[in-house]
Amino acid sequence: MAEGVRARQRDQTRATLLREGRRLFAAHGYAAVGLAEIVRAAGVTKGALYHHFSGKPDLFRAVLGQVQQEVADRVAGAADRRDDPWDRFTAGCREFLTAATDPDRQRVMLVDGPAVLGWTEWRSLDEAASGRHLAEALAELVRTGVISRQPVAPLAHLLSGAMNEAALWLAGSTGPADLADTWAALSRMLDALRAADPAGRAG
Amino acid sequence: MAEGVRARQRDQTRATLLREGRRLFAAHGYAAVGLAEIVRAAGVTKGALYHHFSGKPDLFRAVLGQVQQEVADRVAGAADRRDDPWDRFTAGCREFLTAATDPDRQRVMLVDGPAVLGWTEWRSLDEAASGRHLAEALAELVRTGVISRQPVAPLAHLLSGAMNEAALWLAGSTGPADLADTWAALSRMLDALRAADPAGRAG
DNA sequence: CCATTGACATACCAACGGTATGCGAACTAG
DNA sequence: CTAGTTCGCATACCGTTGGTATGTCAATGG
Repeated sequence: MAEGVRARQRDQTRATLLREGRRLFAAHGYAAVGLAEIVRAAGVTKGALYHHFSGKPDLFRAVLGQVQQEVADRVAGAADRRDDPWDRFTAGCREFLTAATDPDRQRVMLVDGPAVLGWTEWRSLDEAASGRHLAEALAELVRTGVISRQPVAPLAHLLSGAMNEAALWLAGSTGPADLADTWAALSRMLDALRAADPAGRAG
Repeated sequence: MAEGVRARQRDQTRATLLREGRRLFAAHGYAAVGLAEIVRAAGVTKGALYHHFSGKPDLFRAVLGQVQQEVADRVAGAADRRDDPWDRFTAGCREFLTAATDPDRQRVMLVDGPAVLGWTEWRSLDEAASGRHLAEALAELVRTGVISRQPVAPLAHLLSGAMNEAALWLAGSTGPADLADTWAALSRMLDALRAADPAGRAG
């Protein structure tokens, strides 16, 4: 990519728009940020913005995709550093908890995301990013008999929601032990998944 | 309340505004509904709306409070129908799951709520309504030694988030067994709370 | 019966997201 | 090298929106 003067300038303008849009959305929320403010921060005009994106929601969609990708990469990275399926699962959960607590991602990913794009599209995007790793990890745990045979979709949603809300709370909490306590509670929940498997440990 | 002609008219106007606002917010989402549409549906003008509420967010806040109160009442009602602390807890969770799945409450309470008012205020309002019952139920379970001694706040957030996300998913899901599967998975999670208590069963 | 207040209606405004058009520099065909 | 085309924006403009300032008239209370 970026062959020629024009293409390079184009990529840079788009990147600047994304960067400033993300910064402002994360800091003040989607509704409180006007397009005028974004293009002013980026040093361009609304013409440039509407040349790269179809509108304000589309810019937000691009920002959200970027944020989700970062989180997904960190989760996948943490998981791939382990071999045992159970370790991969728990390490991914733990990494998600810390990655989603980042205030630069929090608001865009967990608060404005569902409201701006609608819950359905937000869920679909989340599923395509980090949510996919969670479902796959659970599926493998079921397949290898580590946890009992059961539908993974409800489980994935329950765990995803739990971690999302926990991350939201942790970001604004003041207690220094809150992260440790939350992880302890979540860890007990996860452990219960395999502990409560009296029967079939065979694939 | 409602003594005198003027006071009665006032209450009725406010109630109509709340009813139509809630209907439209629930159906199309906060951002997609204009004040003009609301006051037209209510048969009044913007002057009336701004006489009763300080603005669009304030009207939404009133609608959210109403929705949260309904859910909290159903949760408390289901819990009060039992005696055993554990039964009260699980019955409340189950009732919340179905009450929050109602499409008339869903969007206002779980999607637009945090985005419009900010997560902090939303959490505070939720805590004052149904969230309080959850925290109290958990506290009692800890106090009576049914579940192990641990900080209840992280646990409450994890469970609250799990149920919120599950309700969101259930509202748009098509599978007839999804509700049963979700409750089964959540039920296992809850059971694990008391099962994973090897030591202190004394207060 | 009159002054006051409360519950609105009316008229208006700035700001917003979005669109239509203009324009010059970068590419491309000959 | 050059003419023509396209691309990447800038400029100017528009309808709608949330919000405000002011007017109005009936209910209230003394």
